[in-house]
Amino acid sequence: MKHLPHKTIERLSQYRRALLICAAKGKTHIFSHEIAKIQHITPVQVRRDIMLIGYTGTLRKGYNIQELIDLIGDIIDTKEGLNVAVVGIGNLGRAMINYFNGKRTKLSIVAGFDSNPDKIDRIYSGVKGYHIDRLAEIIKEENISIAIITVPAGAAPEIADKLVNAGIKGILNYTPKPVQVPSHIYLEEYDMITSLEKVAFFVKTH
Amino acid sequence: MKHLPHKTIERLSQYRRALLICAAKGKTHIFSHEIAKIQHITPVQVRRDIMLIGYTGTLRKGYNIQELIDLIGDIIDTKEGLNVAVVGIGNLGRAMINYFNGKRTKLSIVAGFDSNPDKIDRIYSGVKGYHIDRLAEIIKEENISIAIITVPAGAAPEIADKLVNAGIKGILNYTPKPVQVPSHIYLEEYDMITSLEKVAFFVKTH
DNA sequence: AGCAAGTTGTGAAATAATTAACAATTTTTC
DNA sequence: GAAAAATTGTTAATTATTTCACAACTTGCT
Ligand SMILES: NC(=O)c1ccc[n+]([C@@H]2O[C@H](COP(=O)([O-])OP(=O)(O)OC[C@H]3O[C@@H](n4cnc5c(N)ncnc54)[C@H](O)[C@@H]3O)[C@@H](O)[C@H]2O)c1
Ligand SMILES: NC(=O)c1ccc[n+]([C@@H]2O[C@H](COP(=O)([O-])OP(=O)(O)OC[C@H]3O[C@@H](n4cnc5c(N)ncnc54)[C@H](O)[C@@H]3O)[C@@H](O)[C@H]2O)c1
Repeated sequence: MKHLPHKTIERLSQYRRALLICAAKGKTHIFSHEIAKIQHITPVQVRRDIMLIGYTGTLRKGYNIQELIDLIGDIIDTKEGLNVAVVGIGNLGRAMINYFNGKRTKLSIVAGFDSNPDKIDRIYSGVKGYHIDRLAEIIKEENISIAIITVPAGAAPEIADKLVNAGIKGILNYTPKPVQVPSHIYLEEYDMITSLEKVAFFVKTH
Repeated sequence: MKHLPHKTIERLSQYRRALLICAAKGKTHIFSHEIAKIQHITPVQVRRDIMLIGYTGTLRKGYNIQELIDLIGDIIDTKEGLNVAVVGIGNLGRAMINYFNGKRTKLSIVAGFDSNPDKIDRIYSGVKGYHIDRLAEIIKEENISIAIITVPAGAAPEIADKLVNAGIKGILNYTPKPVQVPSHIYLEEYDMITSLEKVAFFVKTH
């Protein structure tokens, strides 16, 4: 398979989530326009994404839901799964650990880190809290490749550095403060305020 | 001003956040490549965005930080500000209310809603919790135009319907369940798992 | 003053993402 | 069993976004 557009990767993840729900309801096939409706996009886009991953449906029957789920899994999951850490066991960090818990995917949150002694050596929804000083140690020990940063914004750059030194491969930064990492590390940043301001802008102009 | 690209709107919000920090440090001017470094983008892109909003910097001095902050405000803020509600006062909802509190922007969270009686008539970081049955009433009363959905995924579609009926203008859905709304309502959906899976994909393939 | 270095602003080119259009085929209907 | 309706797969066209390339100008330096 060639190169998949970033946007396609995002949508595949979303398709899979929707497909899992359909599968759970006992549905076996789905049409491109049904997926499109759920995701607020056009049927052509769905078909194109599916074409890009080399799957083909059946004319007038649609796509086999389970096959598509499995194929998307082959593309975006790793076989053995990846381990994830949450750095900053505050409101957001705990909310995320809790949210993840029970979702069976190939991604598992296996550790939390915090600098506050009160937060460590406790279990949060099945995930143990460690002191931030043990970051490198635990990352190696638990084979963690992705970290989610949920410390206060001011601490984010320092935490990013520590993660880089500890050999992390990907970072998801939920802090409003952008961090700098070497280019071989995949970095994704998200801040709610940007999303809210965007909604506000379109509310204003529409 | 013509039509601003969606991506530009997002970046303007981010620029402003970075600029506010710079201003707080006493900096008065900034170069395109400095902004670019912070945001992990190219200087040309910064200059182009700024060009699109009709601002011009000074050759070899860069952009006046305060002027740029104000201009971005003119574009993405409304004069009187907009009121926001959080629906679902759980872990994520409370984390968000708490996060917002104290950030002085033109967006204020003015109400929370929940179906659990234990959650209502309490104050969360300055925001009052109301019973979900009072949604329409309070939305009108408090002139709320944007809602953030943080209820359990299963309840999201029903909540979206209620919001639409109550006359909301924009919705930010943090639930993994996509909701359907009429096209005149601006809808933005975000799910952390998609972001994480995207990071995982790029970690895997790089 | 004259030159070098730095920086903005922008038209044009390139790249990325979406949409249109339609042939090919299957199923349903009568 | 012929016609109509539905649906996929894909090329081509379109639209959106980013990057290139460079002219224009400012500042600092000698
Ligand atoms: N709460 C939200 O909804 C929300 C939304 C978007 C972004 N954010 C951002 O996420 C971050 C966390 O938000 P929160 O509401 O969970 O804050 P919080 O204060 O509840 O949690 C922060 C946690 O990080 C820990 N911490 C502080 N310094 C640390 C360090 N150097 N190393 C390790 N741990 C450290 C603290 O002990 C605390 O447990 C903030 O940057 C916030 O801006 C929050
Ligand atoms: N926690 C996270 O980090 C995170 C991240 C991404 C998405 N999400 C999603 O956000 C949502 C909330 O997550 P959470 O961790 O806060 O869950 P939560 O269970 O802590 O909170 C949900 C809240 O919604 C209330 N509620 C339930 N039904 C309601 C209804 N019909 N009307 C009004 N209120 C109702 C509950 O009483 C509860 O207070 C979930 O859909 C979750 O998938 C959470």
